[in-house]
Amino acid sequence: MRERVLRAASELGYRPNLIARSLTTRRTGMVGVAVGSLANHLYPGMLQALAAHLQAVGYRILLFTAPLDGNADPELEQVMSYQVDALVLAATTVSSGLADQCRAAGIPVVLFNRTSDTTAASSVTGANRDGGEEIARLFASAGHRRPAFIAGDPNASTSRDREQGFREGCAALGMPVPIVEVGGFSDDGARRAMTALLQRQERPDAVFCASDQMGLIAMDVARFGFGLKVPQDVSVAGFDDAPPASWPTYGLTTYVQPILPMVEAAVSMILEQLADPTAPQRRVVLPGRLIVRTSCRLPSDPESQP
Amino acid sequence: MRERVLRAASELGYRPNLIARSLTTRRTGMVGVAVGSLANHLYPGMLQALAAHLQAVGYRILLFTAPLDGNADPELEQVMSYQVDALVLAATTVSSGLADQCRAAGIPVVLFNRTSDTTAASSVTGANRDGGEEIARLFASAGHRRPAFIAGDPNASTSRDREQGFREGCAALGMPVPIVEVGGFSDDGARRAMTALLQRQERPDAVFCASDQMGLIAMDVARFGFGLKVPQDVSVAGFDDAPPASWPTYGLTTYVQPILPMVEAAVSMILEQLADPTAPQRRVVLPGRLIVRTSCRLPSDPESQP
DNA sequence: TTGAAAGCGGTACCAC
DNA sequence: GTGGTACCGCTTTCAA
Repeated sequence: MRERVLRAASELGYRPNLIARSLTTRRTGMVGVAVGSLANHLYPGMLQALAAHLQAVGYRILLFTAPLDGNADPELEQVMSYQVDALVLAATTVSSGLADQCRAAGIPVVLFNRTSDTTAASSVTGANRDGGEEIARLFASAGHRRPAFIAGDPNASTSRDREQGFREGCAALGMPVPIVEVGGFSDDGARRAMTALLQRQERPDAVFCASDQMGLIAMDVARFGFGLKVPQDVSVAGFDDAPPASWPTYGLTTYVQPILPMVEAAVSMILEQLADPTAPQRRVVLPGRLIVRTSCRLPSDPESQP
Repeated sequence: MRERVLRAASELGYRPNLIARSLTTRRTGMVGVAVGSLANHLYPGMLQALAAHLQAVGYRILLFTAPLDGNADPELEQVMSYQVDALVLAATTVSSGLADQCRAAGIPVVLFNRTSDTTAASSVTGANRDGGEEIARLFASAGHRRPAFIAGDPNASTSRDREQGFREGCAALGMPVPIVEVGGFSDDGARRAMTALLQRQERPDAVFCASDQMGLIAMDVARFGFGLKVPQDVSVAGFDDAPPASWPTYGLTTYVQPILPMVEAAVSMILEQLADPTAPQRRVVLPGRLIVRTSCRLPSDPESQP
C-alpha cells in the first residue's frame, strides 16, 4: 500500500510542499543572508562558500542585498516575515538594533565580518587588530618611516579594528602616527584617498589599505596616476587576500581573512543556536596570516638600509 | 476596533507570516536563482542587480549555487519544493530538462546568459554571435593573420555562439581559421590554454577569449609567463566587460554584456509570465558593443602596416 | 462593521 | 498497518 502511494506520487510528479510543511514543523530550512556590495571581492567567495555549506546541512539562502545608501532594515523585516531559521548579516549598513528584534523573535543572528556591541548576536571576524599590527611590523622592518592608512567605512568595526592594530603597531615600533584618509571601502573613495596621500608634500612611503579592493586601486593610482614604482617608491598592503591580490600584476601583500573557516564557524554557530536557543552568543575571531608578495619593500632590500 | 487591533499588533511586535499567507495566495514572492561559480566576475554584478530589481517589485531571491561538478538537479528540485514563483537559471550545469519540469509545474523559467533548445524556457543573452564577429573584425582591421580562440565550456551556448561569430567573421574577412583551445571558463583552464597557444611554433598574434575572466589570465600568461608585450606581441580580447577589464593594468578590449538591460529583461519576462502563464516564451538577445581599450593592436598602429 | 468557518498542504497523534 | 482528525497562520467567503 505504502509502495503504491509512493509509486503513484512519483508518477504524478508529486513534490511535497516544503512551505506547507514548515507551518507545522516551525522550521523553514531557509537562512536569510544580507550582503552589502558584491563588488567587494571578498563577498562573492564568502557567499558561494556559505551557500555550499548551508546547502550541505539542508538549508537554503534567502538572499537580501542591502542598498548602498541608507536604511536596509525595512527590507530585512520582510525577510524575517519569511520565517527564516537564522540570519547572517554580512552588510555593514544593517542596523544592529535589528539583531535585538531577531533575538526577541527567537531567530539566531550571526554577524559575518563585523561585530557590534549588542549582546544579541554572535559574530565571526578575521583577526583584524592582529592583521593591522602585522602590517605595521612589516612596514617597520623594511625601514619605512611615513606610514599611511586608507580607512574603509568609519562606522565599520572591521575598518576600525584594522586601524587600531596598525596604529598601535606603528607606535610600538617607533614609527610616526600614520596619516589617515577615508576610502569608505568604495572604488572612488579609495582612488581619492590614495591621490590625496600621494599629493602631500611629505609623501607616505608605505600605505596600508583596509581592504584588498582598495589596495588594488591604490596600486593603480600610484603606478598610473603618479608614475610611481611599487614597492620601490611606495609600499602598498591590503587586507582580505581577495583573488586579484595574487594576480602577478599586483602581487599585493595582504593579511588573509580565512573565509572558509569563517564560513564554517558561522554555520556551526547557527546550528548550535538552532539546537539550543539558550546557548550563549559567541564572538569568534579567526586568525589569518600575513601573505608577503611583491607590493611591499622587504627588510633585505637595499633601499631599507639607509 | 480595527485600530485597536492594529495598535495591539504593533505593540506585540506582530509580523504576518508570509509563508502561511503564501499557502492560500499561492504566491510565495520568492524567485529561485541558480548561479554557477561566483568566481566569474560577471556573476556577482548580475546577482546584485537581479536582487535589487527583484526586491523592487516585491520578490526575494532564494539562492542556489550549483556545484561545479556534476549534477545540480536534485538540489534544484528542493528549490522547486519551496514553491518559488519563478526560476532564473544562470548556471550552465543545470540541465535544461529541468526547465520542462518547471513548465509542467507552472513555474516560469528564464535562462540567463544561456539558451537551450527547449521551448519550455525563455532566455536572455547578450549578442554573443555578433560580439565574436566584431572581435574578428577588429583583429582583421589591425592586420592580424593568426587568430586564436580560447573557448569556455564546450557545452555552453554562450561559448559556442561567440566562437561561431568569431569563426564566421574570420572567414568572411579572409583570415585563417582560428586555432582553438578550450579554457572551460576556469582560471586553470585558461592558463593552460593560453600557454599551449603561445608555445606553438606559429604563435597566434591575436587571441579572443570567451570571457574576460579568461582574457585577464591570458594577458598575465603572455606578460609574465612568456615575457610578451600586449598588444605589441600579441593582442588579447575578452567578452563581458567585467570590472577588472577596465583596470589600467589590463585595459582589456572586450565586447560588453549589457548586464543591467539583461537583468531588466529577465525580470520583466518573469512578471509577464506570472501575469499571464499562457504568454509565449521569449528569447531575448540584447545588443552589446565593442569596447576598445589597450590590449589589442589598432589599425593605426605602425605594426599593422607590414 | 464584525464574526465564524472553510481551506491552503502538510504533520502529528490518536484510534482502530 | 490504516484511517481520521486537529492544527500550523493566514486569506477568503459568507452570515449575522
